[in-house]
Amino acid sequence: MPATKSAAAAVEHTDASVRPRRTRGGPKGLRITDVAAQAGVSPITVSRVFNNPESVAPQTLERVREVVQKLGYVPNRLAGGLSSAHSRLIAAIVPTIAHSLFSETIQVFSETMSRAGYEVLLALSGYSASNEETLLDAVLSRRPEGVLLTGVAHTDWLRERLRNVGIPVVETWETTETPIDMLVGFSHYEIGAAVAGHFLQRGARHPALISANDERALARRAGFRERLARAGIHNVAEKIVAPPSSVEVGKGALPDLLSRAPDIDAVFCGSDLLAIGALGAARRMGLAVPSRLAICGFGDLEFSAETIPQLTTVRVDGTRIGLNAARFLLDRLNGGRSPDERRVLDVGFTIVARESA
Amino acid sequence: MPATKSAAAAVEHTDASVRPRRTRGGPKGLRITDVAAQAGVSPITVSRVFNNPESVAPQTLERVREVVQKLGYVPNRLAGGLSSAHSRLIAAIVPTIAHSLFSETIQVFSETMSRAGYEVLLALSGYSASNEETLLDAVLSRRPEGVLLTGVAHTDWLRERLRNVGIPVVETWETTETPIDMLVGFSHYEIGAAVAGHFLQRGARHPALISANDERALARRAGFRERLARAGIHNVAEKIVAPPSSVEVGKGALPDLLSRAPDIDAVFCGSDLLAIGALGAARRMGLAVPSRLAICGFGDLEFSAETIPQLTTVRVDGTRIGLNAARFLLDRLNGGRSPDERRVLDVGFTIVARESA
DNA sequence: CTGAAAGCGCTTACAG
DNA sequence: CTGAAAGCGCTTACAG
Repeated sequence: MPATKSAAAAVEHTDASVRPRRTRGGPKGLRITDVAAQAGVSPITVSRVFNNPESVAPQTLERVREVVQKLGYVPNRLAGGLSSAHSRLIAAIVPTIAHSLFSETIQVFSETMSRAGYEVLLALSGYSASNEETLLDAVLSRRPEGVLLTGVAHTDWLRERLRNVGIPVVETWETTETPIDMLVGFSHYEIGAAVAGHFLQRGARHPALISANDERALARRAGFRERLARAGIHNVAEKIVAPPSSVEVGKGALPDLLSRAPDIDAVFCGSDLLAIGALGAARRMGLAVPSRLAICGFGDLEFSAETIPQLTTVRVDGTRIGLNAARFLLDRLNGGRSPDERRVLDVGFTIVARESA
Repeated sequence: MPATKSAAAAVEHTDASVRPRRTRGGPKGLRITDVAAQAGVSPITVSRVFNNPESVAPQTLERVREVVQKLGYVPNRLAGGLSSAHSRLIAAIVPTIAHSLFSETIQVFSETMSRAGYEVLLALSGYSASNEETLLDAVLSRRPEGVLLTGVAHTDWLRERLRNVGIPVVETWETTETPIDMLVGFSHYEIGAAVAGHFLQRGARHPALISANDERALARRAGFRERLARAGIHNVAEKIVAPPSSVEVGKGALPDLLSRAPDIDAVFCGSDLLAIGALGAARRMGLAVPSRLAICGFGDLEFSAETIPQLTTVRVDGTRIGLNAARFLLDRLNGGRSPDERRVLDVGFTIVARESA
């Protein structure tokens, strides 16, 4: 009976004659049989202690748990998952978590899934669709039981593959009429339109745009331009920048915009970082913000609205997205909801502007 | 020969007579044998196409890849990992990724590991040691090949368990004389001392502290206080707050501090969020920053130094930590470095203060 | 360059 | 409440 890991190693050596050409795990690693032997029960009972403790007699339970404790046994979920077809793994595919509101979503999502006994496999796709496809396969090879996706702009290939796998999927941070499965998000188009409306209401005549060229930013751009078009404004100066956006990029974009369109009086930036950069550039150029030039960001990285009263921003509750995405998945995983029930939640947004702005 | 997933399901049914009491995976899921049959090779060859393509004849390689493509086969890494004892999984245990510089570290770490063929299992521990222990076991059950840890303040239990498992470990964001294995970080104590030095040099006579009570913040506090003590300042007003820190918490902390110690002329805050909140409170109370009250944060969330020139902050390169942590692990995993080679990297820090401050 | 046999460490589906 | 047998889908270590 192995009482320690080194003793277990000795057992392995003894067994070597029985298993001719394999010492694969090597001397490392306790197995369920080590615990079973030590506790005087079968491996099945040990398995039940972990996965279905109510079905085990109290004394047995306690004895097994003592042995587990003593040996420091940690079940191998690769084996468990393979055998049970339940990996207890959830995949989250996100463009980036650095300097981004997605980090809030992933934070809450991960905490919630973790509490429910799942682990989160994090896949960062950048902003490339091909990357997302590669990552999806890497991630599917772990046989996750659910997937969180960022955005709704996925290739047909990806949508098809995900549908074939048949696991619950939540798309987040965006809306669409045709979700792959479930959805928790808000309309970027409506945000763009709302910011345009806000600018118009403030009396802006020449609104402009600094936007990244990712799908969501471009949806905001569309809403922005179309709302302005309805107001008769068709010439909207714009600067499209490549992600990731940063303060530096924003700082460079504004002068460029102004050189081409000196009379702009409002700028909608694709992110708060861009807006902060634009604000810095405006200061340097002696343009009063917001009186001469209104600047609106996107994201409200908590301190933006708080600390930079000149800026307007759009607040989105990333936390609420993460929480509800987790709930949607868990409801499905726990069998409480049918796969045919397509759930969609629009969490909305808020434009945050100081009175003075 | 199954040519589609539904065809594969039919094969499962046919096999049902051979495998009496099991239909576990159910009709889902292509197996390596499906690909092998279709391509007219053995499963071993298919396995090689994925794991060791150079050892396969070019035509065979192509034929198998075509079938893989056509069927949409994705290998099952639960099975692969179990069989090979290589999970290709790396665990990252971090207190939080929301509003935090850790997100930068995880971003770069994850990208780097992903490029090397590993996936990252993300575990968010909050700031509790017991939570960290629970998470470690959850994570170890996946048999990761390496672990990234935040900080060096772990329980003996955790350090012991990690050592027993024998996989490479990198501790990050801190230094210690006794790392579990490898380390990429910087000295929080030195930062505290350096900020104290900075305040003293500016002529501060009554520096104060607003700090969270997590290990790293307390180390900065120790350095801060001891440097001040060497300058003969022993009464340092302080406000200890519970994580997570936020602008709101900082805004509440400063008035509290001032009510107890009205003559303070400098405050070192545990994070930029706290500093921003303190700045807001100072403004509201009519205290000029930094002339009447200097405020220093920690973290430099990119825009802090950029957009709030009144604040001083401490810049730490989270990106560099993530990159080097990944490199350390990969060097070990690729066998290029011996487990006995204890690698430690101090990435240092920078105090960022405007001339005017 | 390719394959048959055995095994990785669990859990399922029964039976008792 | 407990256990013997079989199998989950791969890969290793040989042999050829």
